[in-house]
Amino acid sequence: MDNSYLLINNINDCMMVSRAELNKRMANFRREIKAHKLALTPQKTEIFKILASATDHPDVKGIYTVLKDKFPTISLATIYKNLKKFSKLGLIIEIPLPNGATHYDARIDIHGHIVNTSLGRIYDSNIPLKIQPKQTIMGRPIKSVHLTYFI
Amino acid sequence: MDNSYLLINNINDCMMVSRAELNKRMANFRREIKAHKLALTPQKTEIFKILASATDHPDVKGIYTVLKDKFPTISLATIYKNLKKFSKLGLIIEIPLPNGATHYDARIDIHGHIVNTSLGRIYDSNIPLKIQPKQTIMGRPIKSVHLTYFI
DNA sequence: ATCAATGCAAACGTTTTGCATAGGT
DNA sequence: ACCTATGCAAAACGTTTGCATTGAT
Repeated sequence: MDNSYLLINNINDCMMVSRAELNKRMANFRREIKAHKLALTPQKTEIFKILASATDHPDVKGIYTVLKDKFPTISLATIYKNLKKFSKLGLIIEIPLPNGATHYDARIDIHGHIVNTSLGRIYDSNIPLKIQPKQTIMGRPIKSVHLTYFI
Repeated sequence: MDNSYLLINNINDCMMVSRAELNKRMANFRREIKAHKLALTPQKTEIFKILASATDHPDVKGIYTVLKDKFPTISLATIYKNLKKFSKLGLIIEIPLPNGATHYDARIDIHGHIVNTSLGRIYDSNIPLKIQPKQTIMGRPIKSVHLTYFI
């Protein structure tokens, strides 16, 4: 019985995050942080903003490099700790790769990733996905769906 | 335009690998190893056989624990080196996880994985997937497709 | 005989942790 | 004032590498 289809279309190479989308992400971020009574520090905000405005799915080193300008003393530990929190709050998605560091994505609607292993680049794939008929598996809600194409 | 569907069906909890399927995997394994002029050592064979007969997607430590009986001096390095080779030959799939070690799967047809993060368990999902209309992305062939549900 | 594989130890890169200080609410 | 966050250093963890020896072909 073959009633499932996965159509690959609309690969997004160099998309940009629109001003409207960025604002939406930042507002959502602030709301969630406050809802969980966490401190809205400049570091937290800037770490999230980098991800929220990025389409290249940076890893911790990439974020660190950008942040050193604004926060010369920022540490990797701070970035790791915050990303873990964001992930638990569902604000970002972790993309673990077979070779090397985990990458991160602030786009949280269900979408695919295209991993070019030789270049070490990750692209978004605008595949509209429907999860049907279940929203739960084995009685548990689906936290996130990761679809990755290795090319 | 919403022309893509992902139907979630047939979750496989405690499937077993049939004798026939295991034989097929082992034959394919030996053929590929010989085709690439690699040495068919007992360690190589047993490492692959563990994966080929498993449905629980073990990590390196899991494989190591099982192998210590048969090869008391086997090292993690040997397992890592062989798994990397198997992966490059397309004999197995690497499943990197957000927290902790990479897991491995000798089932290489396109299928989904269900990761129960709180239990640390990985199940196969028998979702029949068709990749249409493309078999390439950005001019490159698709090496592998990973579909993971985090629950 | 040749070339690859093993096993050990050391090195490496990524991520986490402990703790004192600083800072947000 | 309280409680969380930061930043530093150290530790932990997973994985890779170098190398001498062993083993498969």
